[in-house]
Amino acid sequence: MAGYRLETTLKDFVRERVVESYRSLRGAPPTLWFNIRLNDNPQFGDYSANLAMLEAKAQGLVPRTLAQDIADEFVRRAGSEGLRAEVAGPGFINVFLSPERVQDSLRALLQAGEGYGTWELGAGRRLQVEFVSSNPTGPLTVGHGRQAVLGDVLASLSARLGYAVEREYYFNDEGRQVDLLAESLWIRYRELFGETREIPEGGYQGEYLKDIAAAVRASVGDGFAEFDESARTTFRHEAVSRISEGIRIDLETLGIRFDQYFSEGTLHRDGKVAEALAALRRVDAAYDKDGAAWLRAEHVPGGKDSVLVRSDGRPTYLLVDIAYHINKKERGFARVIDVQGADHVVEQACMKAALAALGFPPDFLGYAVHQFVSLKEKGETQRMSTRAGRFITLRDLVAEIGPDIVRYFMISRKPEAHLEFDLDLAKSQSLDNPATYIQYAHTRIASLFRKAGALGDGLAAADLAPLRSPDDLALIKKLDLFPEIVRAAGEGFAPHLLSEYALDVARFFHGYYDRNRVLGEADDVARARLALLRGVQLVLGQSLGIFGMSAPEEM
RNA sequence: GCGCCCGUAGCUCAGCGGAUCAGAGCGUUGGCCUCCGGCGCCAAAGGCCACAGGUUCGAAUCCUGUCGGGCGUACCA
Repeated sequence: MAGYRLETTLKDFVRERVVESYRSLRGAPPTLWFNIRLNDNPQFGDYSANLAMLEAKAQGLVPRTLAQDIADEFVRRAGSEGLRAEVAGPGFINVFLSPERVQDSLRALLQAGEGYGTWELGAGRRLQVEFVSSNPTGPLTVGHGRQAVLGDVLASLSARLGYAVEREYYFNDEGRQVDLLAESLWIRYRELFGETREIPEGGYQGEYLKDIAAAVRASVGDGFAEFDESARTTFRHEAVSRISEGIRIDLETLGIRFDQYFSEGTLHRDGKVAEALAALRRVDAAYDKDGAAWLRAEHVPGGKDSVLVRSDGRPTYLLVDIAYHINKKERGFARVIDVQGADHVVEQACMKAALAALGFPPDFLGYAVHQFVSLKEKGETQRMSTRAGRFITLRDLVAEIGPDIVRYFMISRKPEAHLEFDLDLAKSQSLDNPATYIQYAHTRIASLFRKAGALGDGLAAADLAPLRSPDDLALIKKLDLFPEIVRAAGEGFAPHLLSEYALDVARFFHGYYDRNRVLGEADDVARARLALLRGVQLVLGQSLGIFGMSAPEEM
């Protein structure tokens, strides 16, 4: 699949021409990055550039004069192609494109097909997205759901940028937490025999262990009267494997599949943890104090010297995690994205400090950090707490409103903002629901094509000349934004940019479709409009695909 | 106390490498069905962009401070 080339988007076409004009005028390229904006208001042309105002300030020139000079040069060079430029306001260069040039963008889109909005920035290098990574101690909550969808969508976006992407789930299947889990499960098991015991400090209180206990009894029988070594081993295995399987199913129902489940235990068994510490000591990033080994991270913003090995000799989570990241590098990943909750920011700074000390490239590891989720129902907001047993499982939520809607809501807010999940809106099947609204636009177009029959074939070669109304051209210019939105969403870990965009395209489509008749018009007009709507369908379909939502032909 | 994130329309939120953006969805009010799926469209009302200073010809956007909310600040993971 050929990558869609940057130069063919209209905005970049305009940028290039403006830069050329500036260079020819000033004898040097612009010194600053400037904005090209797509205008809603046709009075200001199709696109506006703020180049003159920025450069004038930097170089002590008069903005409007510089803008006029650039605009004149622009017209001199490109006027024969039907391009115009005007100066307005404090020094904007407003560019007007010919309908033919705008139509070119649609033609390129149709020819690129599903390759529209793909890039080759990653050049096929391997990129890993690690997410969820919840330890198998309980069911996934709605909070995990946000991370799951965010990670999955970032993986899809990274693939669009040209990386060879792998999704990985990191989990701990041994150690103290798992022992506590095993013991908690065993206590629930003993309750089935009428015994009453206290769940230990730091143990797991959740109801879900009662259900598992019953299943375990059916499978291992009635032995294990004491929590001895044999019981520990058995219950540890039962707890981890049953809960892991539950998690896997939960993710599956959301349409998420991992390429790799990575066990923390292997790092210990293979001596990788000790190696990591040795490596840190070699570069003087670790030191000893109070009988423990510490990481130097005070110099990093938000960082803090932290314990790597406790005074009793056990490594901390941080050291193991550092070993894990060394392992990622050794496995050949060029880049790694870790999706994490906002409660991990200090650890993230420490990790960055450690990897920097070990000589990793600064862009090797990127953190996609997200805030938490609260649920709103019937106007009331509830905060969830796993500890207090007050949470809604991801499974229940998906069962109630379906994976598509859950996915849309989870990525429609910027990750670093708190997400208030509006259950009533999510449950609504009608136009109120933005997810449904976008899918419906796709469906309407699919329906139109069913009706159009052969008229809708071979549209990549259609004559687009009839598309010259402001309505036609505005829609094409919106579709033209898709590649850059994909790029910004992927590079900035910001899927919400794409969901906003898709909603905007869907909204514009519905209005356009109301104002413009397609079938029944003269064949050349109908063909041209079908071509345009094919473009809309493609962009919406690709967007929904990136979100992991279905793009239905019928609803 | 310190660190990070967030304060924009009644509600949920975009915009934040400055100007030609005060925006969307929901909610409210009022219109549009001999018409390709009305699960649609159009319009109105509604905001001192938390507050106070500063930088700038120009600030929702950058800087400083204050006030609110969240999360951290473990030899937990």
